[in-house]
Amino acid sequence: MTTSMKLAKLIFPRVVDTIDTLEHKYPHRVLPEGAMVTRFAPSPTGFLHTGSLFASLISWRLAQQSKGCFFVRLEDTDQKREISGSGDKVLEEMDTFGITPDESFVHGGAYGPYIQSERKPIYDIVIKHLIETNRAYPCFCTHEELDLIRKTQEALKENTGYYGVYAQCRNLSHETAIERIMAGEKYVIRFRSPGDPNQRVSVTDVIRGTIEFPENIQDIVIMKGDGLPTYHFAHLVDDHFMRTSHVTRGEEWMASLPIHVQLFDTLGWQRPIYAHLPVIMKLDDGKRRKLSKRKDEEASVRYFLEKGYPIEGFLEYLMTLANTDFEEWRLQHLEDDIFDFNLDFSKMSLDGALFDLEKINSISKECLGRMSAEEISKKASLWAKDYRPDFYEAIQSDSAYFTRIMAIERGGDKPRKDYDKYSDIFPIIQFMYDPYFFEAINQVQPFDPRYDREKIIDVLQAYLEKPGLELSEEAWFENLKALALNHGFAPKPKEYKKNPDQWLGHVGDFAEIIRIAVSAKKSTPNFFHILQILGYNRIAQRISHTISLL
RNA sequence: GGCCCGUUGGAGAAACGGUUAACUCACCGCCCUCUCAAGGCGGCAUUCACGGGUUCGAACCCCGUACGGGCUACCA
Repeated sequence: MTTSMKLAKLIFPRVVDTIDTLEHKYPHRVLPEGAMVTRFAPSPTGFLHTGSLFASLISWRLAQQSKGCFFVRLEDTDQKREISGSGDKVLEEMDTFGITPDESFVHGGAYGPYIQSERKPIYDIVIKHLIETNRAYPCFCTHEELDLIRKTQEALKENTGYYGVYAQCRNLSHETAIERIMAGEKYVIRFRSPGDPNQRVSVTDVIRGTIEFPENIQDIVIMKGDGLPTYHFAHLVDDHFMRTSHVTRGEEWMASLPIHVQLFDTLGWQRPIYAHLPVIMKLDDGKRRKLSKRKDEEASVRYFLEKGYPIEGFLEYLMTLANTDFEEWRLQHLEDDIFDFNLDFSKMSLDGALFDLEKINSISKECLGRMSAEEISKKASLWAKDYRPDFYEAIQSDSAYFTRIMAIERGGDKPRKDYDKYSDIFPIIQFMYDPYFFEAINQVQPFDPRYDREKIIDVLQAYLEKPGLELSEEAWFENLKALALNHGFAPKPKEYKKNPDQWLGHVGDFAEIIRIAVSAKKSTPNFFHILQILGYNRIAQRISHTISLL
């Protein structure tokens, strides 16, 4: 037995399996030609980040489009930062957006476990092999020693890190290492980098093309003091044995590419195809910066859920960021499912897109405008159930009534577009519910001061005598104009503008008096429909109540 | 500091060596209009961060500079 084998055995006394066992246990996936195996690998540090939703949407779609496989793996190797339960929460939130993995730590799958902390036996096998073959070694440097190394490097203006002459433990003999471990010294395992500082590696990224880097010369830590792997090493092992074909991740990982390809190459494993996605940015004080979970509420997907953005609209916005030609396609295919569009790496933008709330609003508005009355009623109700109990209660009191309200000028080529999000609905239509109307009208009657009490009553009573609810919308309006004329209001605003002195106002002013009396608001959706839905009795009731307040 | 990546109007962007530099959002103007929400029409980059070069011809190719971003942990 060689000394390196003795060392490996000392560190991993119970590991008997070999890399070959793993290769057999996790065979290549049998999938159709061109199928992509993608993944989303969140760390359980909180709620789903908007950027993560973006990345997972892309990965999920890519796998689906190609009849491949999309899985979610929990990267929980940093116990210090872990927030318990957040892994499940992330999966739940993805699920509300319809992004469902084929395999995950809750869905299961043949390439598990899908939680890194449970994969330690797998990492151990690979690390043991690396030590046996002298490509990894224990390092006994303490944090203080490492700190000192960094400081001297900084003082000397050299690159920081564990490499070359600074890699003190690299040349420790196996015997010494064995002795120090037996003596109970703490250690980590480092990868012995074969890199040459004068050589360059090229790596292909499907979005950015070929990138050249100096070779990695750092002896990076692959196993931490707590026995868990670092990200770099877990990426190597997991994406190899989980048979990931395309690694889609944020562009912040690009700089570690030299490390990752070195790892894959020295193990003789095929490199995955890399796709580094642009990071979503935000404009702050004139400067662009990454959306920050701590500072920006919109960095959390929850924010949009709470605000009541339609799921479909939010995904559609993300799709416009994902592929630059999506928007044009959408214009041609308004009725189609947004996922009939084929995502393509070549159409992904290279620099981080600014997150544009205005645009999300606009897309969401179009999206809500396109829904049928039944659909928007149902979805608004589901939203309200979670976030606006008073609204929910109002809807539930008579859901057919709510649907009638939502149906106003809906459908057809040019539907009304009153709402960006579900939370906009209630403020606009709550006057349709009696308790809200009476409360509002009791507080203030915003009538135009040009008209005195008598005039207002006069107008309201005149309308009550001839409401025209049974007429067509056109005829109803003709009736309104006639009433207006009888009371000294010009039937057309233009006529009033020509001779303002001849009139008390115009038909719009006349209608406003009725509108306020019936809704406590100066603006409503299509007034004719509103009146029809309220019905004569409630209109009369509201008007007489309003008069009693004057 | 070093190493990478990026830079077309306020925002997302098209263009693939030859176009009046698409389109969407925002903004502005006009029109339509009983309020509102819409809708219609038009405007908004004499120029593609800047400087040089290659070419008959450059937003597109090359070099340099500036600016922005990322990484530079026993975090991911």
